[in-house]
Amino acid sequence: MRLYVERGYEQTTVADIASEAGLTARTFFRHFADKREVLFAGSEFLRDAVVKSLAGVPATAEPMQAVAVALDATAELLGRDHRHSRLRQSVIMATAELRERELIKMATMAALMAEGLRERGVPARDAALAAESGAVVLRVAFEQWVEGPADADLRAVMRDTLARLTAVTGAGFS
Amino acid sequence: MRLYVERGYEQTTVADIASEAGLTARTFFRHFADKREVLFAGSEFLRDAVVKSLAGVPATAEPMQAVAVALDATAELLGRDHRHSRLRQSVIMATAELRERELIKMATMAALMAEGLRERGVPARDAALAAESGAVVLRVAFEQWVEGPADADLRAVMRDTLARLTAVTGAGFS
DNA sequence: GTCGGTGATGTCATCACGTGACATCACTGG
DNA sequence: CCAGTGATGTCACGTGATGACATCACCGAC
Repeated sequence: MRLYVERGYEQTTVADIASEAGLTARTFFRHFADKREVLFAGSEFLRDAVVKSLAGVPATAEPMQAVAVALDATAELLGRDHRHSRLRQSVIMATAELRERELIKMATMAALMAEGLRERGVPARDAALAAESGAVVLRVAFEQWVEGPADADLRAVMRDTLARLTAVTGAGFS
Repeated sequence: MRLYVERGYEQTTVADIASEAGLTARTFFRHFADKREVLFAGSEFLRDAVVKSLAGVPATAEPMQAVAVALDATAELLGRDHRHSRLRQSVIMATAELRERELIKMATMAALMAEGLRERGVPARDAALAAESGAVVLRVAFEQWVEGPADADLRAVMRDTLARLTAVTGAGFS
């Protein structure tokens, strides 16, 4: 992370990182699948939290309500370290390669949410739409939170954003 | 495309592609930024169409209405060659690397739509939400269309999907 | 018709990413 | 104390990607 911030992601070689840690490049690749992954390790926790929180919602709830609960859970985890989040976000946004990885992680989370919803009896397309919408809210809210003051509450931002999504997608379709 | 289908994306080297075309790898990289890009060349047309169609919508329309128009325009272009779309989609979905690229192309389109909306006076967050929701509809609808019969109309699928999105995101938030 | 520029291509060298195979060494349970 | 296990190193290699320079065909100006 320090190296990525100092010289930029592309200017940092794996050999740099490894030797900074007193290791060899080969060892780096034993711990991280590729050069990008080092910034995304730990996202399994997030995915687990989403899946688990989704499983805890009563099956009678509307799909989007279930997604809202899952979003609350992710906000809980994601909203802990504002400083770190901001730094990480700035590195990721500066590099297309990293944005790609970020997007596919999001998509993976969305796919998991959709699967969770389908298991609860939600039709496939509705499940996909609800889950992807959840991912949209997560992205937009997180971005706003990261740019804002350090003491803001990510969960509150999420809830606001979700409300706005409902308003925006509803407007003109009554 | 043929090589990607025959042996898979990762098993196809740039040298393979180039020599198949009677050229060298160096020349390949003069035409395509990287090995993936060969599958995504031409997406500028799509982006242009979105931007242009968005510009044509009266400024009084609701943001999501404007997005709907843009979706119609993309469906027009995207829905022309079902066979090709299906083949391309199967290659992309089979490889994480290609899915990543696909996602960032989508995200770029969404960012353009959001910018277009902001220029029309839509607040930044609403613009982002509407545009990203549009991208969600596009993805979900396209997937469904690609898997379905060859004579289905992508525009119709899009409109259905958009309606479902409104229903799903609205349910439980009245 | 030739000259000179321009664009597309080839050749060569070079890096960085990523992986397989094998060796080494520290630690740990029996 | 020994055998096994896991983390690391070393080496070799294929592939993706880029810079520098050469070549060649084509085309307009004179």
